[in-house]
Amino acid sequence: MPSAAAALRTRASVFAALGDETRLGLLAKLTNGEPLSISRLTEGTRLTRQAVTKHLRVLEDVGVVFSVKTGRESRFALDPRPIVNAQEYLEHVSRQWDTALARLKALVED
Amino acid sequence: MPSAAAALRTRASVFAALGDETRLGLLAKLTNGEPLSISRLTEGTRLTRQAVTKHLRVLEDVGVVFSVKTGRESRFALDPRPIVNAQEYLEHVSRQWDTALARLKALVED
DNA sequence: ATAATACGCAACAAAATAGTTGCATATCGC
DNA sequence: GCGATATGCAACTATTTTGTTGCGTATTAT
Repeated sequence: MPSAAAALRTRASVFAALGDETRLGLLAKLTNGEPLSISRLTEGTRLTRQAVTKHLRVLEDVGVVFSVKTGRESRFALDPRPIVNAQEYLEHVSRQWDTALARLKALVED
Repeated sequence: MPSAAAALRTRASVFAALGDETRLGLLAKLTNGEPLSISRLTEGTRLTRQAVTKHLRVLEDVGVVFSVKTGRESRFALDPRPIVNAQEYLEHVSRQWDTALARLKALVED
């Protein structure tokens, strides 16, 4: 069981990894399930292959993506688990806020 | 209707704003619905009030938080709408991935 | 075998971030 | 009015992030 502080740090790093236009674009390309090579993922961006590689490493470091080497190319695929985790967290926050607000409103109307 | 590129940029900046331990901590303090002053929000952190102010401004810039000045203090409250938006996006991504994977699996078993 | 493709590593530069400190201003309580 | 409290603004530093370029290595195709 990770400490609450470690969990917070992990969650923050996942959000940080998602907090970039280029990386969101890469994720979008991977949501169709098919693992793609770096060269393939570089197409359509205005970036160098190296830049894309760095972005992929950021995503990989937080577990949103993983790579499998096949021959001369390494293909990246999406792992939705951290994303689901982040999604549930946001859901939790907004729900928390909802009930808290209802409670405050009830307090005012009292 | 914002262009797809602008929407992507906006979404990325929301995630980026959430991608910081301190800011997630600030949000947590605000989920109880009660607007809190900067000094109040600084308590419990090891940061300067100025540092916290900067973090709040980051959150404010993406609309996750807004401030209301009352007397000498400015109180910050949470606006869950961008959070819900981000949450729905993540949900969309994982669902997209789910169906794509099922389709690929069916393709392989064919 | 050779050329083309796909990639990794390292060094570098520019820009953005995070944080502090110092100082000024406004407001509350007595 | 006066001290204490709450905040804003600006300058400055240090770190991290983003991106490029150059070079080397492995693998595929002809």
